Amino acid sequence: MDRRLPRYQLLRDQLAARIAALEWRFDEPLPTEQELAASYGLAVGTVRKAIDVLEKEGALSRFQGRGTFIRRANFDRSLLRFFRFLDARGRRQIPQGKIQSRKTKRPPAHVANALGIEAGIAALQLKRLRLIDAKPLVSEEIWLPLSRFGKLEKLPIDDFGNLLYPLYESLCGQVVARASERLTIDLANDSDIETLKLQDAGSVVVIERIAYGLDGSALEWRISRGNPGHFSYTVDIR
Amino acid sequence: MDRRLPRYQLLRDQLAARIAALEWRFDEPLPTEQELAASYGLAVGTVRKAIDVLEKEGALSRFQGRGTFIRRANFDRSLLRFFRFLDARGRRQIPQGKIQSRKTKRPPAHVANALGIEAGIAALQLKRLRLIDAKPLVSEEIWLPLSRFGKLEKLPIDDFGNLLYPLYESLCGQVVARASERLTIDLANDSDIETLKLQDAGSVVVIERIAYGLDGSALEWRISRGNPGHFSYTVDIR
DNA sequence: CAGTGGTCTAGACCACGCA
DNA sequence: GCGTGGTCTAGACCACTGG
Repeated sequence: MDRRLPRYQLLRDQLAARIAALEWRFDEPLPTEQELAASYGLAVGTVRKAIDVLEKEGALSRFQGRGTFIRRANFDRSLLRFFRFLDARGRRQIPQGKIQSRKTKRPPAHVANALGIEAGIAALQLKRLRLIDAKPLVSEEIWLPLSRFGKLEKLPIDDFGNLLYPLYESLCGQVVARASERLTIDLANDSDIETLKLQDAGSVVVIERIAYGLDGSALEWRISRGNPGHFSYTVDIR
Repeated sequence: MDRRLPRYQLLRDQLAARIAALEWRFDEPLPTEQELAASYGLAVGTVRKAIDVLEKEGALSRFQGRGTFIRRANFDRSLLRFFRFLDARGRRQIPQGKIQSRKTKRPPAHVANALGIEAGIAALQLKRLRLIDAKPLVSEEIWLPLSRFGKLEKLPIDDFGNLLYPLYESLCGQVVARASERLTIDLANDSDIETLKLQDAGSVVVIERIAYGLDGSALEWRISRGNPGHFSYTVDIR
């Protein structure tokens, strides 16, 4: 099986394994292309092709003159790109995040399954409201495995801040590398209308997200229900 | 502008221009990488890089042993990927398309603008319903410039078939190469409720699309209003 | 079988970041 | 000035397609 694959693919796999093993921090460069070529016994061009693949996959970023680095995903905006988060002056901004409840309890079966934890094991549940200019836009329900995020059980609610993923990293050492989202439309229920201050009994946008770490394991399950009036999404297709 | 651009980029631009000029059909291969290298006075590796770019941009497809070809976009499913089009047996299928009206008249200003035609010039307007298992899912309003699509004015309504883009190509010689879509949510109006047979006075999914030809000019403007119950969209992000 | 694109090498020089 | 990644060359051989 391995023998048939091109060498740059084999190198890609080996580098991907070393990346998943957290061999390099975000701020330290990988070995030089020359060094990699020498240590793996390959030509530089072959090493470059392997790095090309990893760069296209989003795992690495290259900077001419500086080096090649683990890619730091910037989810600050990208994960909320389904909504127009414009403030009163029409500028894009990070919405305020307000934790509304924190509980330790058993997740529903489909959540436990998505997180890859055994049914019946407790997990951490957060409910959170996101606001722009003090107006609620999205309500979120978040589930986290206690094995990785136990420290969040005791953190004062006011210390959570507006962005969770930097907190996951600084407090729990968990880095979100990628995520998968599924978008649907649902009828607004009474809770939605009250929480999101919806005018009419219309619909809400529902986004179910699973976030994965550098090693590919599921870190977080999240469902968001948002005001459809602020929803806007653009795609180019070919 | 072309100050010291890399040669593979210059070659990419030249090839892109030749592609836009329809120099090659879908079924005939481009010149060999060797031939291109010789005729442009470049190394094969440089030519490969230029073709890599065009392939990643979706303009070309390479086939080992056969050659490099103009990419034939397959919009049959991709342009309706926002909806779950499952029939009674749970299988994916192309929805039925039913032309409901065809008129020649002046388009609204924003449509004329998007199509790049002068205000006040008439265009072709189609209204079309798309159904699965005879149940309406999406209603569409389509605008086409007469300069390119004049032949559609006289085509019998029953001859339009379920897919428009193959018709654009076979009848009018217009090939859709890419498109841009903007997705929003709107409250359902009376027309939506009647046309789409919606149960409640909820919302509809609105998709505004501009489709472009191989030469980059806008070919079609389209707005679709769909049943949100069948809406589902999945994205991977990093 | 001949011809295509795919992989790989071993160099060279260029553009950029940083000290 | 030095080291990084970026571009480019001129070959070689491999894997696949088609007649």
